[in-house]
Amino acid sequence: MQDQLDVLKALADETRLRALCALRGGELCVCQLIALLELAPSTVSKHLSIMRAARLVESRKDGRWMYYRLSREFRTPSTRKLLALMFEDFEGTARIVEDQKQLKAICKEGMDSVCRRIF
Amino acid sequence: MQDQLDVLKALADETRLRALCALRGGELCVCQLIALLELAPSTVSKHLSIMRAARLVESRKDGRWMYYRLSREFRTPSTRKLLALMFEDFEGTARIVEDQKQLKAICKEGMDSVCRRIF
DNA sequence: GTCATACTTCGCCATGTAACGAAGTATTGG
DNA sequence: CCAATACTTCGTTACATGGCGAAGTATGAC
Repeated sequence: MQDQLDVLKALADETRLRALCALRGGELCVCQLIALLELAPSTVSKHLSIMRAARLVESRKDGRWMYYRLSREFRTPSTRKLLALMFEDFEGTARIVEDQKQLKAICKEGMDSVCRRIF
Repeated sequence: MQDQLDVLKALADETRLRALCALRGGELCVCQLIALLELAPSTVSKHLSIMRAARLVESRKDGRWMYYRLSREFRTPSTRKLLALMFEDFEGTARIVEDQKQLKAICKEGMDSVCRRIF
């Protein structure tokens, strides 16, 4: 029960939902998520660790960069369906649409430039 | 977006999940939920008001008794699917099975007796 | 090795949330 | 009417959570 509860708690936060929606398009570097969410690096890192603890996301390190993506394997089989429902629900909300636009610009900018901006 | 977030926040609490699962079997009086959850009346009332605000449950008053049940009409169409998934997930967890057993006893006991016990 | 970069962890503060008991409200019984 | 019942709301307290900046860690560039 605690596992499922951890998933629900991880989902019950706007910032984390925005991050999850952003990851739908594929893996992102932490610096890109920081730029998108416009929060302190430490804050974003904390949110990501909460989602990783709930197995909603997984990370891989590539040199200096840490990439996060949606998990391929969830802790409970229904979690995939749960996320699918949520994405369906949030698709088209003002905030997410705005984020998608922002994210496009951030990806175009290049990670070196993004990092210089935010750190 | 706030509406969906309210739903997720309402779901991200063990006590409220237990109450929701209990309501799957049909409407229940507040005193029965108090007896099941073993919390102060004011605490249970608060939880119910949070779920009602998220439109997960609805209530009807019948004399001195207030009955709560799962909503027939949710705020977003996906909420029904969301709940179905959650129920599927929690079905069979130790806590919920224990609750089902307890609830049976509480229903058998009769509401007058339950109320005398808890107030 | 040394410095810069890209995070993560730690410590703190402000706000939010779950718990309670006491007081308030609505309904029934006498 | 008045008392009892079945909640609900209010006020308080303890703990959880989200935010930040500072310090710590791991990697790459020189």
